[in-house]
Amino acid sequence: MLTMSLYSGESHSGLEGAFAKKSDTDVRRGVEGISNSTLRRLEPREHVCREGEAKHYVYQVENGAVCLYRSMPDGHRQIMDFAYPGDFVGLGTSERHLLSGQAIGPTRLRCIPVSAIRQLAGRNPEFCFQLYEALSAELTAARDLLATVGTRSATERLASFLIALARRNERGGFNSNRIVLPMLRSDIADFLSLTVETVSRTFTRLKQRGIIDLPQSTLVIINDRDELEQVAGLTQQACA
Amino acid sequence: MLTMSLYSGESHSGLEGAFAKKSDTDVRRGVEGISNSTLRRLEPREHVCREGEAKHYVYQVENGAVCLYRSMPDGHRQIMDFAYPGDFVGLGTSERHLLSGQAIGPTRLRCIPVSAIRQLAGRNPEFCFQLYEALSAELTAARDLLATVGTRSATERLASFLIALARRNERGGFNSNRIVLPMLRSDIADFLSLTVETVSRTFTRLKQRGIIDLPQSTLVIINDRDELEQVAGLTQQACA
DNA sequence: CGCTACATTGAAGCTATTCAACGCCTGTGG
DNA sequence: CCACAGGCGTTGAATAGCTTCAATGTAGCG
Repeated sequence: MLTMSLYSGESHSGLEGAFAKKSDTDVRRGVEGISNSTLRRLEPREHVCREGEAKHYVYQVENGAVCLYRSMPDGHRQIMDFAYPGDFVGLGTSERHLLSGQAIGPTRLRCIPVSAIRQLAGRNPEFCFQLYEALSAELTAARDLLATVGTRSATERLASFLIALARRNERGGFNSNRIVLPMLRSDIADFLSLTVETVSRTFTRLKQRGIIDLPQSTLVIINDRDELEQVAGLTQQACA
Repeated sequence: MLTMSLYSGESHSGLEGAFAKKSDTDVRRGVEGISNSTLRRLEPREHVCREGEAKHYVYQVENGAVCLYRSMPDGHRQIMDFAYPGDFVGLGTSERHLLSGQAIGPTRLRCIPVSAIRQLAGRNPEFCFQLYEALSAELTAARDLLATVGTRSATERLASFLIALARRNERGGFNSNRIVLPMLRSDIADFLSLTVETVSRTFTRLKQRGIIDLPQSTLVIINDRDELEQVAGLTQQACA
C-alpha cells in the first residue's frame, strides 16, 4: 500500500522538515531488498562525495551525520541539509552529484549502486513511489530552509534551528530540551546563511535572555521552550 | 527506457535550474495518458491554491505563469518558484498544498486528480519514475535559489535572475537578449528575498552601467551578456 | 606546557531595509 | 479632450542589522 501520509498535518514550523521527518520514509525498508550494497566508514570532515563528480552510488547514513552543501565560486558555501541516520545522500536523477557531502563526525554509510536503484525502481512501482516520497521530503526541507533564510532575522533563524533539533529529539524519544550540536559553528552559519560571528553572538544573546543555557559549545539546554518558539517567529497568532 | 539524463551536465549557473530545465521532463508525455483531467482558467492574481488546503488536484500550466510561495506569520512571503507552461504545481506526497499558487497573468491550467496520479504511479513504474524526475528538477531549482539567496548580494541575485530568464528564452528558441518580465517588482523581490526598492535600485544601477536597457518596466534588454554573467558572480575563474 | 583549532567578543563599516515622497502610466468620468 | 485616481515603479535619506577584521578566550592533544 502506498502511504501518501507523510507531511499529512502541515507543519509550517520553520525548519522542522529539514530535520525531523525525512528518516521516517518507507524507503528504508525498500532498500533492504538491495543485496549488493557495501559499507563505508568516514573520518570527521571526510568527504562522501564532491559536487560535479559522477554519481556511482547513493548513500544511506547508518550512523553519524553528513552535511550536504554547494560551493560558490567565491569560496562561500551553502549547506543545504544535514543527513542523519536513515537519510539518503545523492537521490535524484542527475548523473552527477549536485552537492558535496562531508561527514560531520565519524560516520558509517551504506553504499547503493545507482544501477541497482534504477533497476529496482523500474521493476517495482512501490519502491519507485517510495523514492518519490523521499525526494518529496527533501524538497520540503529545502523549501523550509529557503523560507527561513529568505525572510527571517539571525535570531529567528537560530531559534528555528534549535527548535527543529528539539523536535527531532522528541521524535527519537530523547530529551527535547537537551540538544547536542555535532556540527561546528561554521556549519550552522553556512546552513543559516550567517557568519560564524553572528551565530556566536546570537547564541550569547539567547543565553543572556535566559532562554537557553550553553554549558559547552556543543550542548544547548532549552530553558524556555515557549519563549524560544516566540523568538523563532513561528507563532501563528499574527495570522488573521 | 528511463532517461536519467536530465541535468547530466552540471550547470552551477545560479538560478538556471529554477527556470529552464523543468519543463523538459518526460512527465508531460506520461500525463497525456490521464483521461479525466479538466481545464481551469485563471485571471491575473487569482489563486490556484492556498497552502494548507487539501490537495485534490495537481495542476499543469498550459499557458501563462504561476508563482508558488509560502506566507510567513509576519506577512512576508517567499516565492519558491515560477511555474511556466509544462511545469507542474502541487507535486509531492503531501495530502495538503504546502505552497500557495497565484497566477501572474491570465493563465490556463490542466487539473489532474491526485487519485489518478496515484493510481497511474502504482501501476506504471515508468510514469512513477518520471514523477521522480520532475520532483528532482524541482528540488534542484529550490536548491539553486537557496544558494543564490543565501550567499549572493542584491546585484548578483538580480543578475542571476536575468541570466536564468535569458537562458530560458534561448531554450525556447527566442531572443535571449530581450526579456519580458511578466511578474511585478514585488514578485521579483519576494523571489530573490529583497525589497521592491532594492530590486528597483539594482535595475537602475545595471542600466546606468550600460549592462542592460529598461525601455519599459516589463522589458529588459541585455546589452552586455558577458558583463552580466560577471556581475552575477558565476564566473568560475576564481575556482582553484 | 604550549600548540592548534574552534569559539567568543569588540569596533568599524557597509549593504539592504525602512519610511516617505515623487513619477509614470492607464483607465475612467466629467 | 482633459482631469483625476489608483496601481506600480523609482528615488532619497536615515536607520538597522549583519559582516568584516582584529583580538582574545578556551578546550583538547601532542
